[in-house]
Amino acid sequence: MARPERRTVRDVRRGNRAMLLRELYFSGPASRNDLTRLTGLSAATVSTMTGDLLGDGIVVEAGQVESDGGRPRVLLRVNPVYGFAIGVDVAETHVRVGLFDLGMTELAKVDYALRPVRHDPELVARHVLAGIDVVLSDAGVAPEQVLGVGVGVPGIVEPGLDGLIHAKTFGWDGVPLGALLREGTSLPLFVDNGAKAMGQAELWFGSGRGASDAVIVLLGTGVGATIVADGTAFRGTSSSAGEWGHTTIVAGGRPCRCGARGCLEAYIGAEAILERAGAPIQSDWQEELGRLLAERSPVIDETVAYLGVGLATLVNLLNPQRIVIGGWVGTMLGQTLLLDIRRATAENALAEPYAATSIVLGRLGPDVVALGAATLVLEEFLNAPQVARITAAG
Amino acid sequence: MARPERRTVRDVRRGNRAMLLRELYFSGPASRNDLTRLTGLSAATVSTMTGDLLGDGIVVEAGQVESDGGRPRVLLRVNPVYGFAIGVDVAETHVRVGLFDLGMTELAKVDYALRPVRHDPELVARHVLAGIDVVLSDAGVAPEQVLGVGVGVPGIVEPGLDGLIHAKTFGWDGVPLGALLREGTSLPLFVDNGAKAMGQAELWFGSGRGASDAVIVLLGTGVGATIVADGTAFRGTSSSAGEWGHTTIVAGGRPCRCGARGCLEAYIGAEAILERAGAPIQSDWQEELGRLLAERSPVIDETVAYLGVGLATLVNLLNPQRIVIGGWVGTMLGQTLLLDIRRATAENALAEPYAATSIVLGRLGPDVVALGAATLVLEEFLNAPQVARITAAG
DNA sequence: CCGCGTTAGTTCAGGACCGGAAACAAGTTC
DNA sequence: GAACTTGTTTCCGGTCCTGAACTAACGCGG
Repeated sequence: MARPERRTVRDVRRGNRAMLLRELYFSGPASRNDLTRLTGLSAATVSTMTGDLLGDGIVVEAGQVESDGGRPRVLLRVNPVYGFAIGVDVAETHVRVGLFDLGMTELAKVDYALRPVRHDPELVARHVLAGIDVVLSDAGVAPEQVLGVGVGVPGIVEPGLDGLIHAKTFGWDGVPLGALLREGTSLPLFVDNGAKAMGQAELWFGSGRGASDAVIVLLGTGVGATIVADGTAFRGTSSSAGEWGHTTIVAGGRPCRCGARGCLEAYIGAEAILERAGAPIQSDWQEELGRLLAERSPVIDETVAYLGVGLATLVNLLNPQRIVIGGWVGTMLGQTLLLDIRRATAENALAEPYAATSIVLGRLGPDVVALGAATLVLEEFLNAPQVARITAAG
Repeated sequence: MARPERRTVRDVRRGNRAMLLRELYFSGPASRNDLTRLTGLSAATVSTMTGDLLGDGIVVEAGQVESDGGRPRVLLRVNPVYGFAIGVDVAETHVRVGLFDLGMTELAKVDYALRPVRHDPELVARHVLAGIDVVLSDAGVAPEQVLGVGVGVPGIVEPGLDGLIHAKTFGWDGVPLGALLREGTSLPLFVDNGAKAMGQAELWFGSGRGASDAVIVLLGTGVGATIVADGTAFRGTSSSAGEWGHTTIVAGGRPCRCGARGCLEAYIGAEAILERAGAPIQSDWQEELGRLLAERSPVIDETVAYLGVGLATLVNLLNPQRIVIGGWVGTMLGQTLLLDIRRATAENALAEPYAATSIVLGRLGPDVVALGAATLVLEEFLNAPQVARITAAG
């Protein structure tokens, strides 16, 4: 209602510059001429703007295109080594830190194992800070060249400077990871939920590319979703939107670790699947699920049916253009059973919205939280390159 | 991802003008000085802009405020009779047409009864067109003064010029109501789902005011929801987002008229409630529900429990700041049982998002579809006053 | 009743921006 | 090598917002 908050003529420049940069980033190398078409800006504007960007080193030339009777086009692209982004994946069993260039190529990474027992926030913070130093020196990148650090963590991240984290299953309740990290580094920080970071990766570089209304669902030990509205991750009022796993699909059904009953996660979470199949608790989950799939256990069919119910809820409620299925359970199920999943969804969804939705598999595999976290930095950079640069310095 | 699409310096003006107008509309009469604070614009800009708006007749003076030692403030407000909006409610049993000024005061209205049996699209269109003529002549308003006509209809409205409507229960499948109406009038048309129109009214003038992330749920014969993200109704990729009623809450449960099983509507839709209570089919539903409530039938408790499950899904998935309960069933239940509804929701929702959500009753009563439809026109007007004007002329 | 202080609102010059047109650049083709 | 074609840059005009100077309208104290 009180949404549009623009102000001065200067914002126009920033907006157009961001648009041009985005276009250049995603539509690969392009000539100035292409850019006028892609952005809708005049040739004059594109010229001055690319001039600036070239001067700043954000954009570089990338060869020429043979002409067919006229002056050849000079191709431009975003300079992948103009700056770098660090992505951090804080998970149950490890802390992983990766260094990426702007093309999201991983230049270096380092892992620290975590005891699943208790997760000392200060230990995690130390790992992250050490990891940052390690990847930077490994790749020979100076801290001043880093545009920011994205951190994907379990649980709900409160918006705000401290990056307060609530994650019951992780043993964290109100841990100010952001503040802890800020004590050890002056790099700009972007803390977000790991599943959302992953969704971000899938949205920008995976099967979600180009969709403006999409849902990226994550099926693993936990069950979550990233809701994309209008091309951006939807966060809700306290940044916890997308808690799809605790949607009730059987009122009064199986108890869930969240305390309620009949949650989706209590049926299609990895643990729930294996439990329903009567698998031994201490087994290797991934292997066990593979066995169930291979023998086409009835439990799998049930799981697909429940998944269809859950997906139908998303289809009806959000009417997305695309649903991307990710996470290790999702990948395993989807690889053999995508058609069945679609059918199960169709059975439970309304015809019109179902027809508008395509259900596809994620492309990036389950191990992309760090990439997704780094993508948060990239997003900021593309939205306001110079601003990010300044913050990075300060 | 490819979201920001601004272009020229002229957009700045339009955006600021819209912002100023919104502020003026919702923050009541205000002086130019107040507006500089409210909008963040400079006094100079506010001065020239209000000058324009006064010249166009969009804004008028509204008295002065006593000074306390300086020049007195001149109050300004949006001119409620600068233009008018027509709102139309096409429902099962009637077509209602209302004429509103910009203050959303109803100046005239007219009703046409519809046989619930079959709904001839051409008949509906004739009623709407006749209704427009009637309310205009009743109130003595010329067609040139009308900024647009909002139409709330049952079912899903496809985006596009024709306003294609799909509404199984209404007997419409691909009816181009927009096109039919355009044959009889050149006024700008805004066709949307009736529940969404109602949600719009509640969002702008009812309990939803000021919320940027909210869900307005509609409990009546059908069950639906308007999802508000970032202050605007979220539509999804084919405008059918918000189909909350066909969310599955009991996998394999009661059959629903949509064809699936265990939908929310199959438990808390008016018909379902009465059926579960064993009420005679031909009874007066409203009266019957009143009786059940008065005697505190166990069916009511069940209904509240199911409603809690459905609301919890919204809380978890969308993390709204506010949930507004509307519709005639919602109003009746909520008036006596709001606390129970809240409790039932808390039992099924995650703690963090639940804590961030306030669940409140709608303020506007069930009969505001026409107002909501007119609000669509108002929204357009506030976003781009002059453009709306031009379209109105053409 | 007349300055003076105070607050509200207006006018104007200045700087930033975009688009259109013309100019310039760098090829191909005949 | 002249004519043509296409890509890119330069320049000018118009729009926009802001800061500062300026005008307007009022209360108050003498």
